[in-house]
Parts: sequence; C-alpha cells; structure tokens
Amino acid sequence: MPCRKGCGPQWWHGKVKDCGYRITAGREAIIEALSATHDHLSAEDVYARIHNKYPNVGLTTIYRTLDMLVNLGLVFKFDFGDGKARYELTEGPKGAHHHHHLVCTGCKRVIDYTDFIDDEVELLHRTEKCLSQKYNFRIDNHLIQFYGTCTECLSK
Amino acid sequence: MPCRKGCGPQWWHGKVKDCGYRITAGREAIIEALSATHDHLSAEDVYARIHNKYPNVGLTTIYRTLDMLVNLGLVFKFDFGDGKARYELTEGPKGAHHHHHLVCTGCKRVIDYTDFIDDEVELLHRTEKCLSQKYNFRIDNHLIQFYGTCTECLSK
DNA sequence: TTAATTTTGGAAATGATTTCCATTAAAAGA
DNA sequence: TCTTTTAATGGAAATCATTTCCAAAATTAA
Repeated sequence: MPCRKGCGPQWWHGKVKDCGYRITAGREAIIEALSATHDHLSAEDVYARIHNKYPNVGLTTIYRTLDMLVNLGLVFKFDFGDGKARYELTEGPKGAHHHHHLVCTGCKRVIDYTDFIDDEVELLHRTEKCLSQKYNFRIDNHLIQFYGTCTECLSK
Repeated sequence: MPCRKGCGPQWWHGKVKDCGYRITAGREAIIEALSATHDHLSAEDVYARIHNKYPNVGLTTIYRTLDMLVNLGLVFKFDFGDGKARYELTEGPKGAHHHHHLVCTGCKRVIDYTDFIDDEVELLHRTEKCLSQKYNFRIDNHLIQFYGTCTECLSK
C-alpha cells in the first residue's frame, strides 16, 4: 500500500527523522493518541490513553516527547487556565483542521469553532506579515481564544 | 479635588466594592504596582515591587488578590510559556491601552504591539457576536498572540 | 556484531500556586 | 466612637504539574 505524502500512518516520520530524532514505540503511541481525538489532552490524559497498550511508556517520556513535538511544530501547546498544559496536533494525517477556541472561565470547558476561521486567518496572515517586518520577528504560529461563560455555567 | 469617573487614583474602588470586596492596603499596593508599568508582571514580580513600601503584604495575598481582580475583569492573566502566570491591567486610570502580544518561543520575551489593533478588534467583535449566539456563550474577553522568534534569537 | 549515541523510566527535585488556620482589619450598625 | 460581624491576612505546609538525574535499554551507524 503506497503512502501518499502527508496521508499515511507515518506522515510525521519525515519531520522527526529530518531533525535527527528517532522513531520509537513511545513516540508512535503518543502521536497515535493525539491523532485519535479532537480532545485537548493533557500529558496525563495521553498517559491514561496509551497505558493499556503501551504499559512501559512513562509520564516523563510523554512530557519529553510532547515538548519535542511542540518544538518541531507538529503539536500546539495550549493553556486554558486549569493548571495543566493541553496539547493538540497542528495537523493530522488528513491535513489541518484549523480551529480556534472558546474557553469557559467557569468550568474550563473548551469549544472548538471553525466559523469565520477563514476571515480570522486571513487577517492574521496580513497582520503577521507587517509585524514580522516591523519587529524583525519570525512568526511561526498564532493563538486566538475567546473567554467567557458557557451555556451550562450561564444557567446556574 | 473632584474625581472624574474612571480617572482618579481610585478608579477601581467602585467595581471592587460593588462586588462586596473590601478596599485594603494590600489591594491598593497591588493595583498601584500594575498601574505603574507596562511590563507583564508575575505574582513574584509584584511582590518584589511592593515589598519595600508594603513589607507586610505576603505572596499569598498577592495571588489571592490577582485572582480576584481577574474575576472582576480588572486584570488579565497571561501564559507566555515560561512557567509562571503574568498579569496586566485590562484598563488603567487613563483608560484602555489595548494591545496584543508577540511571544518569542526562544527567550520568552514579549513584545506588545498596537499595530492593526483596530482591524483585529473589529473582526473579533464581529466574530464574537456570531459565536456567542451560535454557542449561547457569553464572551467577555479575547486573546491574540503570535509565536515565533525575536530579532535577538534570530541572530544566534 | 560492535560502537556510538539517543532514548528510556522511575525516583527525586523543583517551583509556582493553594490550602489551612489562628490573627488582624474593614465596614456596618448602634 | 465603640462594637459586632465578616472578610482579609500572612506564613508555614501541602499540592501538583513539570523537570532533572542517572543508570539501563534501545536505536542507528560503522
């Protein structure tokens, strides 16, 4: 079975190897877990989800690997204000599913939205271009979040 | 000396009292410190800046007060990825000085920018309106940050 | 296969933030 | 002003996510 670029189960191997990192079972497991969900997983969440199938992958490795993936740009690290970092793939095997977040400051629930994403991203790219010139700053990524109160918390 | 609304040294007293909180020396000190700078202070930074003048305000009080101010919407809490939370007044005695951030993922330096802020904020407000309807979510605030590498880190 | 190098897990350390609780201070009422 | 009620305080101890350490194991290169 041929593997079209960016589409097979190993879509991320290239980037990892190119940077001199090795492909290991633990790393496969972690990316697999992130690929399998749209949830915003914490390191502990990842641990919980792979521990059955890969009982010998420790929490330390998960932190290390997530950190590496963030540096490679394969994973984005979020702070939703609940005291632990959350991780999401920046792009999956099927390509990017770009979205931004609504964060409930009450219950910390996070809603992904894609509405108006194109307008937002277009404006951001325009802004990015100018900012990177003006401040001589190489921009790799952006973050947009709205904070407020979700339906459930509103009705309390 | 009359104090025009939102303009005197006590511009924030109303909001604090209205919510049933008391005005204390510690709280004065903390808001004073935040008002006096455009830096992005951590709790410890605030402690360091007020400790001379108010030696009997403890770190615990600072955390508690900052938390309260965030809940009141007077202060915004940021995460720039360096392991400690940073705080900024959302509006000062002279009114809002609205800006967004460029965050260097190398050295964690943060640059405030106001360029294109109006376009950004306008788009955000439009988006906000639609999102809050669609998801029945009350939006209080937004966050925009760009991540990348600053001049200094680029030249290494 | 062997050598060189990276990656590993688990225990221990770290460090920001919270919790606890007896004491103090602010505000409201008389 | 004095008293009473209630909220706010600080300092020590606890918490808990994340890092660091290091000897052992796994991976790639020779």
